[in-house]
Amino acid sequence: MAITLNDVAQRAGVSRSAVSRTFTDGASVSKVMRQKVEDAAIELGYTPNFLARSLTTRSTKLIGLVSDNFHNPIFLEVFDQFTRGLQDRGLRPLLVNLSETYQASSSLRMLQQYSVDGVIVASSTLPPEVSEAFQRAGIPVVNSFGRFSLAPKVDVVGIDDEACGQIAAETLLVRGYKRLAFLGGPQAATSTQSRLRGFLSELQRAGGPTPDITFAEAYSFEAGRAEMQRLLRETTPAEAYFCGDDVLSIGALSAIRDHGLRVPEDVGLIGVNDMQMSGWQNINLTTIAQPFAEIIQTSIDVIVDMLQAPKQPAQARRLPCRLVERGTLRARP
Amino acid sequence: MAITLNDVAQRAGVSRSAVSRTFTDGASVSKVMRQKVEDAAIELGYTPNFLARSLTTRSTKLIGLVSDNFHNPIFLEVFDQFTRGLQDRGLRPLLVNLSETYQASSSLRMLQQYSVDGVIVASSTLPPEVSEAFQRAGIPVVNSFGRFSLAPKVDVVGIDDEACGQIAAETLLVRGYKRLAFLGGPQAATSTQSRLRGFLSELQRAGGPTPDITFAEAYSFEAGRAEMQRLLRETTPAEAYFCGDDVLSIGALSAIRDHGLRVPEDVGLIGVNDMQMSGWQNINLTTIAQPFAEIIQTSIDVIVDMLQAPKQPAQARRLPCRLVERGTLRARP
DNA sequence: TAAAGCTTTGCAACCGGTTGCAAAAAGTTA
DNA sequence: TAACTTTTTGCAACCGGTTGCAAAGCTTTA
Repeated sequence: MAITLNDVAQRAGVSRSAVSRTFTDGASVSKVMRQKVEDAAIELGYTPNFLARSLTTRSTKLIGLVSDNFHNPIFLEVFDQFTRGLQDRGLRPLLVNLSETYQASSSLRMLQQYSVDGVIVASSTLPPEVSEAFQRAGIPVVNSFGRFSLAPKVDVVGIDDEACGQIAAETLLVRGYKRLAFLGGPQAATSTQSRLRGFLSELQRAGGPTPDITFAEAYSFEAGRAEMQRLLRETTPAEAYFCGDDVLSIGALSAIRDHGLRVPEDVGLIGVNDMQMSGWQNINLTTIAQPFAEIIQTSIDVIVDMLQAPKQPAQARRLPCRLVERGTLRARP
Repeated sequence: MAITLNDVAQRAGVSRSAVSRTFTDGASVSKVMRQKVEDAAIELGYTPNFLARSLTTRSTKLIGLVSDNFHNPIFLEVFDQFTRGLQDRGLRPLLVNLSETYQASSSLRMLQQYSVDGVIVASSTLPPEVSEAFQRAGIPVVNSFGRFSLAPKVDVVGIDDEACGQIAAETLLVRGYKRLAFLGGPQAATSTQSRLRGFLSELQRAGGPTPDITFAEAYSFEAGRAEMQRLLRETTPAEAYFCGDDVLSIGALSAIRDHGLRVPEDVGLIGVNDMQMSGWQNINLTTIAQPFAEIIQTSIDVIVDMLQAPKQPAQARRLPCRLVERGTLRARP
């Protein structure tokens, strides 16, 4: 069915090697040879088979893109940028959706079978062991949106979650908020833990108040809404909440408004992420932006570097967050 | 570096074929042979190379998942379900993000080079030529969310956009709305055209009013908001709008509220899609649900069937939509 | 126990490419 | 024009598997 290198060689009346060489950059082919081969190839509509080639070159240009965050709207933007970035560099994303029914261990075996050149684990919730398993199998791996560590086993690119908590604390203090609260994502999530740590340490440093602390079940609208409903029912609301992430904030926001309170007049709210939706005028969420584009670009750069020169010591990169002021916190006095 | 079938054969003291056969279902291997090989394989940590195998079996289990809808939040749900569904059947999604910089034609060549077993074009906006190009190249292809046609060249799975327009018309009429308007997606989008056709024909059939007709620039929040702002500035608002899709509706909704009008008291609104976000309590959009799960499941079934028995005549499948009543239309009188 | 039938195994060719090596061709220099 | 370089080319082995075929091994039957 498909046209192979043999067909082209025969048509052009040359050896198989000659055909192979015209389609390999840097190989030695004379002008007239190349012309003959290219003519035959065009006539037959030949395209080299990448997978057959990969057998000898040991490079498939396949990158496993592994994630379990298919429910947080921000990840559509993440996948968009990852796929474009990889495509721009001639790499192909093999998408893996981890879930209860599809475990990390099967994904490792699968990606090994497909000889991927590298793996990007894009998740803020998967434990570091997932990335480490790929590394132990000898596959270059980078963990995007992972937890910072001083001595990481695998390369990590993410934000400085503690700094993020500090920014939240500063921002709330500077606006004169007194009764503060932390409404985190899942208590087990390392991102939540680090943000809380930064939040508390900055409050303490600045002589601020001790906040109330609670956690939502997930980084999701429903979880944020449910937890805020519980808080409004069982406690007197704080003046301002630092929420785990944007989608959770939006859930909390809906609960606050349903409860008859105004934002930002009665209650203030600040999230983390700055997804597109947070800028929509009917949401208009004040938030701390993650530099998604830079995180993704850096992750791709890191993996590309590893393909060329493996075995650098692993490194954790922390990229800075920044405050995005919108309408869910009152202005500074 | 990696363990190959040769290594295992040597270790187990058997032929290469024997090893190959123990890892091919349906091949003839004796119990003791299988045991020997499996022991050696485990000792060495061997996994067969799928790509090498694909050379002779002519099946890579790779499916190109081609889309250009990386901005509509609904597509995160779509990708989630597609990747899970494919994984469940042992297929691997090779994700392709079409954009200005990455054209359909290069994606065709690329997917050919990777010998994908099939392609799913998941897009409501790409022209049918994109899918047809894959078909001409001899690659099994199905177009999900594509336009219905009585004599389609490629298999299509989608909703009945005309019926969708009819449902919208019925729904609005039954609630006693008199001054109606259609606020579509891009005028060139076939989905918008068909929905409009169904909307108009049902209004006419039922002796309803003739609606105002305008189009937003895209299926997006910004476009929906901008167009609705223009309408509110330049026209007297209709009593109810049938909007191109949910994200566009949400944009329109924000413009209406900013303009000081109440929904549904002053203005009614009905969308299409029923994405998760539309059910959030702070949005609570009345909409016409697309059966995403069924469309995706059917698309996968179709492609799987084609892998086994190619060359059935192409067929367009229309799956039914259904009304989801929430808070942006007034109750029936 | 020999003949017949079935199962298991290894050989060797093949899938569609790449590449080291040596021979052939072309280009330089004297 | 001969001797020497350099470039181009084809041969053959290889990448990591699969598979048709025939020989070998094992059962069954007479």
